[in-house]
Amino acid sequence: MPSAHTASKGSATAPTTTGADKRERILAVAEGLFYRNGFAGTTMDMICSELGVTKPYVYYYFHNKHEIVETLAWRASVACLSTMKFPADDRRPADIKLAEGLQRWVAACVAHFRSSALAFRVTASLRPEFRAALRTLANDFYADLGALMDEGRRQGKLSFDDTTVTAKAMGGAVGFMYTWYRPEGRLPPEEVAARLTATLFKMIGLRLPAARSKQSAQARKRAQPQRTPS
Amino acid sequence: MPSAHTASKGSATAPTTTGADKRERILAVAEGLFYRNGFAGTTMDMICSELGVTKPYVYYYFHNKHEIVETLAWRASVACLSTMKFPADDRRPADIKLAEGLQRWVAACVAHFRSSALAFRVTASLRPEFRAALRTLANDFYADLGALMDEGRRQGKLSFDDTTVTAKAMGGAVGFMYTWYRPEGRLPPEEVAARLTATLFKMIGLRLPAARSKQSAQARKRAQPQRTPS
DNA sequence: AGACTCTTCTACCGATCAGTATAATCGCTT
DNA sequence: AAGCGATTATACTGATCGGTAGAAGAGTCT
Repeated sequence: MPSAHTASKGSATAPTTTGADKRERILAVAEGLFYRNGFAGTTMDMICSELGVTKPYVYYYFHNKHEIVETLAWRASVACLSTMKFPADDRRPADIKLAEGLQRWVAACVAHFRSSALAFRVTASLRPEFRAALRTLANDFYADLGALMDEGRRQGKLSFDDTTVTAKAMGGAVGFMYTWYRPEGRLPPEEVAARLTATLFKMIGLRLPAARSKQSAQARKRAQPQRTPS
Repeated sequence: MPSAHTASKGSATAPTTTGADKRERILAVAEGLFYRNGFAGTTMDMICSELGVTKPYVYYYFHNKHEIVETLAWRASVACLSTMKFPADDRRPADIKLAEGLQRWVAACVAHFRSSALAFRVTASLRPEFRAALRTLANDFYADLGALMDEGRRQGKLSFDDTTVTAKAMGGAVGFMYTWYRPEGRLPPEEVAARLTATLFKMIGLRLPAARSKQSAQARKRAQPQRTPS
């Protein structure tokens, strides 16, 4: 048990109401359990016993079980689904941006593979308002993605048939990673990301010579504390 | 309430132990509810009230809640994951077979979109033995798929990089359909299937002139009663 | 030291829900 | 015209699990 029990203030993280590091530990344990057992399949007692504490401990840091999933799902979803956003003054051609966005997307999903699928897997267990917020996030993402795809195609840089179906197919290719990706698998994470990205490029006829060599390293974001909505 | 309560024998379906049509009605209702609310989010009372019956009715036809999901998941999984099998004496080239297999696969997943994802979504709620059986099914499928892909590539008919990653990406593209496909959506089912199939073709560099015109109609299987394992 | 606050525990409640014991009913055969 | 097997309902149980009341530690400030 590391101390660092400086209460309330003091950490480098956002000024949350209480000790942020303990919250994080709870989240980390819960993430693993939710990933392995699903939301309904994970009891608060499981979380507690894996943490070596009792329920009031957890309930001191979280209002209820839902707040835990929602925090996890929100973080991962934001990380994965904001990768297709570019500054308004970014004047690079669509295919270049798209290539970068896809790389970031895949990298984020690899990094958050345990929670990135939470949004799909436990939909039924989430509060309707929260579901709606996730939907908005996803809709925006697909809107951005589709726009870049269309623009790139208009400029003759890309080739694919149906924008929506192709975009959803890519979403599936990436989103399903949680079913097969294992950090300790035969390929290192960056390599999985690179190969999956290459597959995505192929789906839209994107040809980019130097795309594989340089894996954007700063895409590994350090999960800045995101507030869950409502 | 339609009569046709000819007991035990008499229906055109397989000789199950009891009235097969009532079983089917239960399954149909349960499928919709599981799809909308998930397994844990669906109570037996929900199923009963939507059927307009009481619990002993349902428990007369099914031993327990798990038997219902497992029946649904098994049917859909078998339908979707046996599409890459070909008779041993089928001597056609790999790319032709693969094209046919992919078409069948997508068609099956469209037809069973409500239950096809059950295998992924509710994993934690399934009996371990049943999970193992599903895993075997999936492993076999990916083995067949990968073999055809490799062979096609060896013959210069296909082009892709990593077999496994590409195969999994295709699996995701198809398996994620349940998150976005709606039967009453803008495109008719066959059209969705055709466009998704085209995307899959693209992922492996499969070029097949007449691929889009003829949608294998017999792929709509009438869900012959499959026994669940163990 | 003693009061005050933040943190954690022991021990419990209340609700939900899968599943069942038991009996009523219904259609058919004799 | 009663009896029999198959089916369906009423009314309950037992267990699980999210969540809580209330108090006991433990650090801190004066």
